[in-house]
Amino acid sequence: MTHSDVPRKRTRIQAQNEARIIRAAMDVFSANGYRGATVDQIAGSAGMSKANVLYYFNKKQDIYTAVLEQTLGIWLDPLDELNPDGDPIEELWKYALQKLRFSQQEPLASRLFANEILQGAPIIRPFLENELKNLVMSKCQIIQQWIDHGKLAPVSPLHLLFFIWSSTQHYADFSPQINALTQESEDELFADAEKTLKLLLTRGLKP
Amino acid sequence: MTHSDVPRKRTRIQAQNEARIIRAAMDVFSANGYRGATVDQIAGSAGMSKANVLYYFNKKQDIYTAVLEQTLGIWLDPLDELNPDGDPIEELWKYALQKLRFSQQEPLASRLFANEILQGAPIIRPFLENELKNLVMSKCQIIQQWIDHGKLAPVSPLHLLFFIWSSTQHYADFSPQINALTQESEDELFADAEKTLKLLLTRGLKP
DNA sequence: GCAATTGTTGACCAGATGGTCAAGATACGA
DNA sequence: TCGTATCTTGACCATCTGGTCAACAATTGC
Repeated sequence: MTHSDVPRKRTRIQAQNEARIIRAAMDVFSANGYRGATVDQIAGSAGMSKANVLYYFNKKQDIYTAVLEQTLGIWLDPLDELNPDGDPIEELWKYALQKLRFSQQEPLASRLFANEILQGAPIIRPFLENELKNLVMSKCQIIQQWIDHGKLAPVSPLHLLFFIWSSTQHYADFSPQINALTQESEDELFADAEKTLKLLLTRGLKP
Repeated sequence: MTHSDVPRKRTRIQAQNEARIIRAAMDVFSANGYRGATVDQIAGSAGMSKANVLYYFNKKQDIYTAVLEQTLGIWLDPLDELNPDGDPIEELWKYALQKLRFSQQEPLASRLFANEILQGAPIIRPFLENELKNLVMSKCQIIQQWIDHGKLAPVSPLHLLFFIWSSTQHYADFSPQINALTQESEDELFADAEKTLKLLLTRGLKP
């Protein structure tokens, strides 16, 4: 340590390996939950030794936190786009459709969240109580105004969001059950889901 | 072993302790998932020694299976009551309401299932593929007939069931998230959920 | 009352798992 | 090229956890 003890800059190898570990950890955590995942599995899936994984992330929980944080943004972004000046039903359907697409394209992220919340949200509780809550409250005001202006059926805005979240995430989180009950291909499945959800939402929300 | 080696009958103590263990195991498994639960926790929660728990259930997995099996029936019963001769929307709403009530009154059972399915449904897959699938298929036919007779909006029956399941179970499975986003009392919460869900379903399904 | 069966548990074992460490391999700046 | 900082890993350790067992307690049928 000749010139400084400022935080040393991130090596290319560092960035590369941390990304590899996080990608592998997403697979393992989303499939097995926090307790069910082992550092050895993550290392194997990332193609390196357990000791090396723990060289980049000191503790197992640090890996878990990193994986969660990396996907938190994806949660907020689509909701943030809800446009108060657009057509209410169109805006809400656009949001629901985005969530449904997300369930199809990123099922691992959805299952990671589901696992975390089922275990009581020990890590992301602050996120839920702050960032998410603030965003949700502001968006609920928009929805409430739509209702007050007679542009939307008089639903509870918060529970409307719950309905959108649950019915879309269901396709990622409960896929084993869904696959046991249908022979549709994945594309057909999501096409039918989209059609039915659109019908329920657009008709149900009409003022 | 003097007279027989037929299966000896269940003692009163046996039945009593097995029930106590299953009740405790429901708490522990639903809160921590299969891997996250320990036999010691279950024993502690049941007020007996780990060795004694394993005297009644030879393996940890046997406890888990017993807990699951005991609650499988609850899954089928309400759906089975769907009456083809009743008013379609009324029948479907009655079913949804029953599921919502179940989420409020038996959240542990709901979370137990969610955990099991998130882990790939290793134990209850046969149940999903047989009992549940048969019942669902027969009920989907009823719904399809309602649609064919113009008594219901043209939704996909299977996906309609998915929506009912997801939006009601959500209140049990994601309660940490829900509690982070609202200050409502539990009763208010479920009253609002009921109102919003009823509005969306009854309006959305009108032909 | 008294065997025989059933119930109960502390002590113990084996394997899994998170985490450490020292020692060697590799990359990188001067 | 050389020296330093970074990277990598096998070996190891402590703890946790599912499961066993022998010994003792309680119950029950006769």
